[in-house]
Amino acid sequence: MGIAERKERERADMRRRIVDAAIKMFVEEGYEKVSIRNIADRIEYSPATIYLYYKDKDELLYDVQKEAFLTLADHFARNLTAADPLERLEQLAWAYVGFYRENPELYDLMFIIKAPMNAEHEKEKWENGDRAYDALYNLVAECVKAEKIRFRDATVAAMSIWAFAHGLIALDLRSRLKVCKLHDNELNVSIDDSISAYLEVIKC
Amino acid sequence: MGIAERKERERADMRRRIVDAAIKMFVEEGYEKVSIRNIADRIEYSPATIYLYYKDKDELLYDVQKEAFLTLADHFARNLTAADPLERLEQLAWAYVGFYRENPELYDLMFIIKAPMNAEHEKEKWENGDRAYDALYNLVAECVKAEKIRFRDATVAAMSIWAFAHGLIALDLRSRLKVCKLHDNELNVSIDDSISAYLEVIKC
DNA sequence: TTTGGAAAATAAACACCGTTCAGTATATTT
DNA sequence: AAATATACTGAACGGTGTTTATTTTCCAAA
Repeated sequence: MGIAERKERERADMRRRIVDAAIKMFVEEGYEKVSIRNIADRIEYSPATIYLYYKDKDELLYDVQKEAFLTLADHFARNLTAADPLERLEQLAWAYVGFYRENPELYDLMFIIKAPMNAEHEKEKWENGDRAYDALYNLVAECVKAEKIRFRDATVAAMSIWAFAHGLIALDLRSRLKVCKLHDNELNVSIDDSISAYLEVIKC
Repeated sequence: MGIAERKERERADMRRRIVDAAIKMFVEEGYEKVSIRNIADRIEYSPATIYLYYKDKDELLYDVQKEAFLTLADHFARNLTAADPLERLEQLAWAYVGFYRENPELYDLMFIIKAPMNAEHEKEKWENGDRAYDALYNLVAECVKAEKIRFRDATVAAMSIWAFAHGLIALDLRSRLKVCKLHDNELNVSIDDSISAYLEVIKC
């Protein structure tokens, strides 16, 4: 009886169609400007249909985040090539900011937007971010162990490094960095300079 | 002719009433859950009346931000007491995170929420944040000049330090830090540890 | 092959939202 | 007292996320 399987497949396909449309539209127009009705229009279904596949907008955003984290993981995989842990940590930092520059809207909905931390899955754990953090933590722990960076505790070190990169990006994304007195278009330069300076500062 | 003056005064009073109600409600229920209609209810006026005093919700939020920055300035004034610049920089860091802990919802609408960067005032400058940043910059510049911190460039240093503190706070506010493996309620401790560690790391 | 029932899709509605506008009530000037 | 300017509001517009009752489509047994 292959019908049940086909139904299941069709259900998965439909969720794919919805998520794909959502991602494209979020990236194109920004999360806040895209409504369930817009997404429904795009895939040529009624808005109510989306609710047969996702219980609410939060659950949909959760799946979109999942997709975005795959993109991030891929980005890391392509850029973390060095053998030396400190070198790899530097590559990680640059890859992180590079991902943001290529996908600012994705970064926003992964790390800054309030939703969907209300969603069922999110109450206690944060599976989507979990793996990415593990990669950072392990790398940082290696650096701490080898005394390559001026941190004693790996947890504190990982948290700090992430916070620093995230802070720069979050301020940039909300145009807060423009208060820093800069000529012309030095903003990107200064972000890069800040990261360079930070990496120098934390080195042993 | 005191009528014009009285009218002007009444207009200012009304704006105050609106802003005061807005702040209270934003703090109590969170910015996103408070509508113009709610605010109007609270001050016992019609929603349309608010639009006689503020052209849109963005402009209202701008005034709320202005108020929040006064609170922040006051918080700094009460905590930045040391004569030594490095010591004062440390006080600044702790005061910044202290302000966040006392007013998380205010912090959110000052630095994280997307609006009201669309508002007229915000196109080029960011007056509200400007002064606070100046205070940070001048202090950091002093530290750089006196070679108290391991940064060469004051702009990069100020940006970095702000980004670090903001990053920690922003991640905490979105519950992203819970991926860091911690027992029980070590989160606040770890944030404090991260700041302590950071301050140690940047010292000369 | 037709029919009955399950499954999928939808139209329409609900309760909100930010915002605008026509119209009313109040205050000021003439 | 009449005319005018000011302050305010009820109702509406076009949008939102979401739910419900209804219709359409599909599959299995008679």
